[in-house]
Parts: sequence; C-alpha cells; structure tokens
Amino acid sequence: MNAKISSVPPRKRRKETSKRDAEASRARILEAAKIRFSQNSYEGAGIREIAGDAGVDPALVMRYFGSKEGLFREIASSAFDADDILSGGISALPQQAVEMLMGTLDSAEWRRGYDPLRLLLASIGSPAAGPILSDYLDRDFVGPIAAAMDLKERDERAVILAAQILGFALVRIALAGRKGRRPRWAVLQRLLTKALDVTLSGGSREGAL
Amino acid sequence: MNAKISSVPPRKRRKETSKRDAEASRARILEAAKIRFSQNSYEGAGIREIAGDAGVDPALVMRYFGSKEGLFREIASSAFDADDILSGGISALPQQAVEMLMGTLDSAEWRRGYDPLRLLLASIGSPAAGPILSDYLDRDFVGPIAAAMDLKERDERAVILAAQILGFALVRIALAGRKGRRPRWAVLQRLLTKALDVTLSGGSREGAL
DNA sequence: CTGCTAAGTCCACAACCGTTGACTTGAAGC
DNA sequence: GCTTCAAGTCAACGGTTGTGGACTTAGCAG
Repeated sequence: MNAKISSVPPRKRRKETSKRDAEASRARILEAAKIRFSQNSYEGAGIREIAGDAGVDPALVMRYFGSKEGLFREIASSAFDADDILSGGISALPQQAVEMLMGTLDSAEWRRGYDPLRLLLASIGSPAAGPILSDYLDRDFVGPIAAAMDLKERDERAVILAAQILGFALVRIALAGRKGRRPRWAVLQRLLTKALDVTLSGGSREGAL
Repeated sequence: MNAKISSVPPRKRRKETSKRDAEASRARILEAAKIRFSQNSYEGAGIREIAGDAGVDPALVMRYFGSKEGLFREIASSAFDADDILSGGISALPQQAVEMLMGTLDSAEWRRGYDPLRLLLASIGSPAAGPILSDYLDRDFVGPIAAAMDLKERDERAVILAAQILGFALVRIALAGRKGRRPRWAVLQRLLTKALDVTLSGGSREGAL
C-alpha cells in the first residue's frame, strides 16, 4: 500500500493554510445553509444563495453534499437534540424546555440567524423536506422524551409535550411581527411551564384527575 | 310579459348553464388551490398544477386573483375561524378544540385533501406566505380567543392555547407516517384537554397554584 | 523542476416558474 | 342577422431553479 508505516496520519497534510481548505469550506456551506433553510424554508432557499453566503461556487455544494436534499438531510440530522431538555432528568423537563425556548434568543447561533425549531417549522410542509424532518423529530426528540419517562402512557405524553414545545415555537415565530402589544414573556413562561408540568405528571397520584 | 321592470336583476343572466360559468370556475380554482397549498406548501404548489386540477387555463387564475399571492391571500382569509371552538362559550373551548382537531379527520374537506391547520403549518415558513398567515392567525384566531376570556392575562393565555392547539396539529402531521406503533388517540385527547383546561383556568381560584 | 491529486470555478443545459398580451369562443342584447 | 362583451385559451416572455461536465488552479511528493 504505502511506503512503510511512516504515513500513518496521511490525512493531516495541511490545516491552517486557510486557503483551499475543504473542511473549512464544508463548514461554511453548512453554516450558511442552516441560516437560509431556517429563514426561507427548504424550497425558498436556493443553492446559489447558500453558496454565495459561504463564498464558494454552487457546484462545490453539489460536490460535497450530492444534492440539495443531501445538504438539508445533513443539517436536519443534527438539528434536534433532546439532551438539551433532558440533561436535568425527566422532572426538570418543563423548566429546561422553557429555558431552552427563551434562552435560544440570546444564543450566538440565534443572532446569526439560525434556529433549529424554526428550521423544522419552516419546512415541515415541504413534500421533499417534510418527511426528513419528521424522521429526525421522531428519532431524536419525541422518542428520547418518551424513553426518559417511567410513567404509563409515555408515548402519548411525549407527543403532547412535543406538541406544546413546538407549538410555542410556532406562535413565537408567527406572532413575532404582530402589530398589537406583545404578550409578557414572564407570564407566557409561567403558563407554559404549568401546562408542561400537567402533561408530564398529571393523572398519576397528586393530580386532581 | 316583461319589457319594462323585468330587468331589475341584470346580474343573473345565466346561472345553470354549467358552461362558461365564471363563478363556478372561480370556486373550482379555489378548491383546487386549497388542497395544493395545504399539501405542498405555498412555494411547492404551482399555478399550472392548480389550474390543471380545476380544469382551467393557468391564465384564468391570474385573471381572477391577480397573482399567486392574491389567490393565497383569499384562501388564508377564510382558513381560520375561532367560532368553531368558541361557539359553546369560553369554558367549552378545550373540549371543542379537541373535537375540532379530531373531527376534521372525518370531514368531507379533509378527505378531499384540505386542512386549514395544515395550510398554516405548511407555509408559515415561506417568506411570501408566512406574514399573510401570521396576520390572519392573529386576527381570526388568537385575537377572538383572547377577547372571549374575562380572566386576567387573557392575551398570554390565548397565545398558549393557540400554541397547544397548533402544536398538536403539527405533530399530528409530522408523526402521521411514523414507523413505530401509533399513540392512542383517546389518551392524546384526554391529555390535551387537560392541558388546555389548565391554561384556560389555572391560576384563578380553584387551581392548585 | 515535473507530475499528481484534490479543491474549486465556469458554463451551460433542461426544466420549471409566475406572468402577460393577443387571440378565440360562446352567450346575451338589439 | 350583427354587435358586444365576458369567459376562456394559447403561446410565449424573462427569470430562476437544481444539476452535471469540462476546465483551471493550488499545494504537496518525487
């Protein structure tokens, strides 16, 4: 195969040349695509647009990701992570979910224009991207939530929890530019936490049901 | 017989000729567009497709609705109707909302392929259609719900209620074609009703808070 | 230096998009 | 009959889309 054993790491030829760096270009394309897809939806975002943002040629996008769908699939595969709201245990899910929903607004990614929840909502209706998103949503979000519970009716509770979290992300987007006075976030936070709490633990022992 | 005052209604010249009926053509276009927009999203649905379904020429669509956006706006303006879940009074909202969410599955419109909630979710991320949908959602759904309440924090409660209802519609669509076993609808119905109930009346007097 | 390979660019194809203006057709008024 | 006007069709425009192949260029091995 090769000369002897000297070329054990043959894949670290150059790294900080900052020009002609395939890995860096790939990352820049991904970053630009995240923003465009989440803000303009799958069909609304174009390859040329994304390539322009990343500062590369559109053909390079095809080279690295095969197709527009391949590019989207790669982004979708890392968009959902239930660990964000499950790291504190299942009982802390309501507070962690609300914090995640509110906290993303201050994250660096959000300010750069990317929001994983918005990525889902923007393209869930697309015939091409919808099924992909459904898959990862089921595998990486609803599934782990259900698995983390030990109550009965786990699957159904996980579905309703996801509905509440995603629904809030939806109305936050839909009502972002409304004309009337905005609702108070602190109140929204309290109401949503309580609703999640009921879905998570209602019907057990201490519930009124 | 009639030569003088007979022509009082000059705008009912022909009606049941079934050919060359502008009103009927307009209605067929609207019906076809509802289905295409709700299933393929705003950008995913094409004028030619819609016109083909309606059995008319694409140019006729432009004649009647001015533009694709005009056609979509007309559909969106009648998509949301809070009366569906408010007709029984504010206290009956949870049950009526859940019935509406479940009942649409048996409606004739649903079987024909049209779902107002899906119309919203499919195109909320579109730069062109999103703002239109946000407007009508605010005016015809969230607004009336808030107006029907006499509790404090009406606006915020209405937002959370809408989030839960729309979120459920979202996961219903997203998880429609999942591989694993489907959640039991009766359980989902009970959990969602309870969550809506808490959002609607929690924090008043009888709540645990 | 000369090769060699990966990284990147250029150009164009074929399909589709929304939209428009000129044209045709059918029904009603005289 | 002829005229008139709305209803509807036809063909095409300019633009954009995703994608593929040919080409060029930069960096490293020999």
